[in-house]
Amino acid sequence: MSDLKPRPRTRIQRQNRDAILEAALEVFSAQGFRGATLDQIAAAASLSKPNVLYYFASKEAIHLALLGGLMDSWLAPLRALDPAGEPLAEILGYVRRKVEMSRDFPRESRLFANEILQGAPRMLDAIEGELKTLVDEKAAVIRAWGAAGRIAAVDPYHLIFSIWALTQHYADFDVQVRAVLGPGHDPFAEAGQFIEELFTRLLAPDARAH
Amino acid sequence: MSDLKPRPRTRIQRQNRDAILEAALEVFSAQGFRGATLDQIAAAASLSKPNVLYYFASKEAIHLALLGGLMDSWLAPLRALDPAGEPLAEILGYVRRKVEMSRDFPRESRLFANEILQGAPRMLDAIEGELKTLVDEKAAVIRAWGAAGRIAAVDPYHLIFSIWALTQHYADFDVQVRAVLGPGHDPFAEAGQFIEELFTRLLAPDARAH
DNA sequence: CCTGAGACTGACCGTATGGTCAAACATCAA
DNA sequence: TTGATGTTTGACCATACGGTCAGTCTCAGG
Repeated sequence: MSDLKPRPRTRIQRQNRDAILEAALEVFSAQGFRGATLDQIAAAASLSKPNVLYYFASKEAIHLALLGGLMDSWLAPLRALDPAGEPLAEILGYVRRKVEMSRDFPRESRLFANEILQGAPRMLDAIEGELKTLVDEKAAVIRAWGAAGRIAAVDPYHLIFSIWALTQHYADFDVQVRAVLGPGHDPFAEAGQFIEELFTRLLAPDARAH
Repeated sequence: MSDLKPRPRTRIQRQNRDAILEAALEVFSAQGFRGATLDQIAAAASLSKPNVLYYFASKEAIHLALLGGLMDSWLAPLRALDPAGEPLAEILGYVRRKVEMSRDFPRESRLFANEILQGAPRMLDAIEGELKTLVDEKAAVIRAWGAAGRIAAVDPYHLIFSIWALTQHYADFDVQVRAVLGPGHDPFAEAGQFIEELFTRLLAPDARAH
């Protein structure tokens, strides 16, 4: 039952697979799937093109390997939202984790964005399955918090969407943000503060829903 | 001095140019620049490939024609924000216009998103010029409103970014939003309500900045 | 009905790109 | 040293794609 997914065995295999995935992340996230070429990936990984294809069956296989690893780490911050915790602190904690992910893994965010933009041809299953399930679960928790008056009663789905939108925007539209702000700014630090304040005011339990 | 930009003269030229741009918008927004092919565009426009190239010098020229027309219509909603108006109403009006744009022109939004994701290679000038200028101008207006206590004093740049992020998210990540919500929803209608409420609570002048 | 500018097309070209393969090379246990 | 296994590569292939061109067709104005 072990070794179902045959892991790379030798040291060289592990090294080269990692180098290829790292290079592919760089290239795919910047150029999109069709925009990226095997030559670019090979060059970025300091390998020859045939050698890249020795480790991965095809360009598509590399892309799938990246996307496969992505969904889990993407869901982790939401998964960590604790139904037993203090509502506002839990949601703000989620926000902070998402801001940190955008800051620390912008390439992954852009890879994801590229995929969804093209209609998620290789991720729809994961989105309709894993992701929807988790969101449904956490949305129920947030709704209960609202019903209990512990936070303002807002639509939990759109609350989650808005957290995604705001945090990922700073990774995906990085060039635009920096171009508009000009030099001398730390977009992610400012964004973190702004977004936390935004949700604090939105969710303050004394705010009455109409 | 007239006719600097030679407009299409004949009826056929106007028709076919429009058909090509419409088809190209469809294809570019769904596939990105490199993902799109002239054959796809030609097929979508019901023209032969050489005929498409009879109207536009190259694939790039079609793309540029689309992007060129885009920036103006993209800035219009912000441009309409009136410094002499009632602050909260002005900002909520801007929000509503952006939501409507996402709802009515999702392909344009995705075309824009694709471009920025790839580092805005063909739009950086417009972003650092036109767009930054306009944002600087309106940010000053909003900052003045905050300083005067007519709305909460929040960072105007990140306020604008957050409006962009929230509204465009529903166009750009449409498939994800619909997949998570499931059937029986009108994402844009719900988003409009949610986002307006969010900014209303954020900007309520009685909310004290710390 | 002519005619010429405008509109259109099939056939073609050069290059880029994903992928293959046979052979060479490296590594290491026996 | 040797053989076996794992690794690497240059040369090559088929296709897709952006773009060209010579020539044909269309149609509005005279």
